[in-house]
Amino acid sequence: MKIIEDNNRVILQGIRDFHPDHTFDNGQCFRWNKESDGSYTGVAFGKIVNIESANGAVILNNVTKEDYLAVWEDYLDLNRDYEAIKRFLSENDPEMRKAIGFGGGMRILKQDPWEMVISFIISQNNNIPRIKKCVEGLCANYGKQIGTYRGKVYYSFPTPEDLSGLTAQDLDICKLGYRAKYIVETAGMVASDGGAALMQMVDADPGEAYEYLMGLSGVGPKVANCIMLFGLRKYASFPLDVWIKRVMHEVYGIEENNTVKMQEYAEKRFGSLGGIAQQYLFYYARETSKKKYNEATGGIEAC
DNA sequence: TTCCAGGTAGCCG
DNA sequence: CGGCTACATGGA
Repeated sequence: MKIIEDNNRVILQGIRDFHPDHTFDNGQCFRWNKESDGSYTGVAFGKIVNIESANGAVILNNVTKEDYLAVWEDYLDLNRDYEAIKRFLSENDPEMRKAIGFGGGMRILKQDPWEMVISFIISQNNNIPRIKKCVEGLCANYGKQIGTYRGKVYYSFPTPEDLSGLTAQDLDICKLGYRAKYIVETAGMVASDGGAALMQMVDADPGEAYEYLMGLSGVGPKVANCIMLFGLRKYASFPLDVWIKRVMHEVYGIEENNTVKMQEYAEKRFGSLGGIAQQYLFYYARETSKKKYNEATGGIEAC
């Protein structure tokens, strides 16, 4: 891969196993939005970035080479060998092969642990478009304005301290529903030591991280696994949401709602790559469901 | 109107 | 422990 710097943008030539659609529209992040030209604009580390795919290259707009090397290369997980991962996961597994054929440009983003805690508390019993609205509401009301891009104002994600002093009523404007109480309580717990305990979980072993997360208000097994996978770099984590439960039942023949057997199967079959396998399956299940829906209703998105 | 969405807390046996 | 249900909100 060749890295070219050009006027506040970075061009990655010959990059493999990366596509913005597969990475930013697969339910792992809630602050990356598709522009009318097909590129994605998002906020991370308090910075606004736009990423597009063009002629086999990937272009990061509003980024210096210095920032790319210091921040974005790692955030986008571009140093991991996804080709080898895909080969391993596809062996003797036709469904996984299809899923990877469909969304093989997915990378697991290395996101901020705190942002993942709050985002996935919001995700419970909720759908992705509305989760994004809730998260954006939190940022617009309690984050800091960090700049504008293409005429739009962007905000940072509020810190634990920003949210810990609030009441659930203060959050009414964000339309979080019954989750507002969990967020205020969890913000208080995390802010009590300045977020130190949560940040330590990046280096803790998965069992310890899981126990810590399960102690936070509004965090159960599914949310804890998402935080571990997307925020704490625990790649064996295998979040079981309604979509993946469906796949585990219909494709791998495991009894409906037998989460213990589903976790055991994932551990045995996917091992340390469980989270990545899960994400290929999640994207495939959700996108093919969308497509079926569009075909049935004559929706234009099926094109 | 009812069902569904990247589920969890609280309660009951 | 395991099973059941209320929970805010908005789109289909």
